[in-house]
Amino acid sequence: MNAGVDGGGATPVGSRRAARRTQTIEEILGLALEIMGEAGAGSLSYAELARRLGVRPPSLYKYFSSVMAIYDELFRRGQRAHRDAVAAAMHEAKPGMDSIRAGFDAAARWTADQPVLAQLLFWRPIPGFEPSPEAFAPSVEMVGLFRTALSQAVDTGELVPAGGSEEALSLLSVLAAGISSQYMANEPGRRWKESRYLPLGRAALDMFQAAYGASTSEP
Amino acid sequence: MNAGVDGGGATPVGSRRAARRTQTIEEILGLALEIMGEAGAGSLSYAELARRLGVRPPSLYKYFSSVMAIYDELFRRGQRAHRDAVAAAMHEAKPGMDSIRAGFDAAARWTADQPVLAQLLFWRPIPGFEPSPEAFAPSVEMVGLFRTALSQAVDTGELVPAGGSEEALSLLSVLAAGISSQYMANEPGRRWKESRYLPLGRAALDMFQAAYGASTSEP
DNA sequence: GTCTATATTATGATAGAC
DNA sequence: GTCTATCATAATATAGAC
Repeated sequence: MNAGVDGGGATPVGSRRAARRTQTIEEILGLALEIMGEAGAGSLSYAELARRLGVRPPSLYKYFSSVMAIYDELFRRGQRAHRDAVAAAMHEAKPGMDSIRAGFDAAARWTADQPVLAQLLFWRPIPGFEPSPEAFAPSVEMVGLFRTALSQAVDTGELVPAGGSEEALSLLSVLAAGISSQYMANEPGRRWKESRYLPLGRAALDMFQAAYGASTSEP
Repeated sequence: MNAGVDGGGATPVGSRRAARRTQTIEEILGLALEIMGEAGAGSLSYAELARRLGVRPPSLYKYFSSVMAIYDELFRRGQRAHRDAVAAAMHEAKPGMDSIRAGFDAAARWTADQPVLAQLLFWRPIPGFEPSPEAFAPSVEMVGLFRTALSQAVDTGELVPAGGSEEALSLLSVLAAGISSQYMANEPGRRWKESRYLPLGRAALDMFQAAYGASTSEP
């Protein structure tokens, strides 16, 4: 599951050297994000990475077999973190529209908090990089969460039956992508709490509910 | 207005040498798009450009003062072309919602037809590149077109007064960005006529009208 | 695991001959 | 306007000593 050269999952019990290795890997990934944040997602290099880690470039090959392997690991972790953030928010809220709103908010907030990872996940800024198929699994799971929540919102009477359709689900994705995309393009660096896209995300869901909501009077 | 080294606007009357120069510039920009399409928007280089043009890299400096100047010119032209496509579609249609739908459609279609330029305009895939401020003017103009059309839709009674608000305008932008963004990320290369985002764009505007439309019964 | 040394390849940019 | 020659810099990656 892990990318590149690093040897497998959890630290073997009692192995200090493996712990140290894990620590170095974490440090490398952190520095990678730092570099990408400063000079653009596509500007990661072993040379700069080694410079900041205080080693020579060849040493990095002991941890990752190529620059692409680092991108892949960041992508994999990013997808998981994004899904976890959304899932946690949805789980805390009441099933149905509350859960959808919470998840929608959390997705946008995560994007704002992790602009570099968001760029890597949702745009495709690196020419040669194609994430491994398994790395997409969390994204699929997350769509499933929203599908379930929409279905629940229909069951509770918050939405008309059409709200449980795949089209409604797709429109929800479009709204989420639109909010994130506009934020990243127009207000990168702006704090999410002060961004105009925070209230606009709410307004977007109001629009969604105006279209699919069962509150007033639909046939 | 023109980027880089190329000397000013239209071809002076009767100057063959200027015409040839213009032709070369066009060829360079075309090849630049070709390269960016094949290897990613951020992978443009004088070396590859010269290779394809059949000259040596230093010769290119007679036409553009740097690689960034090429990006800037492409950005400038892209913004204009995008605005023109949208404006033409809106102008042909009946003022109000028809015009908005036509413009919305045209924007998405243009994005699908010009994926490389769209990436350059709407995402920021090139680390060091910051487009010149004047290059944004067409984008501002285009938002103005939609603002006017929304206002007309309110006047004709197609939309409730809130449909003329800046919030409604922003939501329209969010929808447009969402459609384009999802298309580019999930179905790059797919023909627009066969893309699932073509009908989804229509559905998005249906949702917009369900929220702001005055057809049924709003206070 | 880290280093030096090296191979290979690429880049942007400039000087100056023609 | 195009070229050769050149400078300066950077990149990924491997071999092999320690």
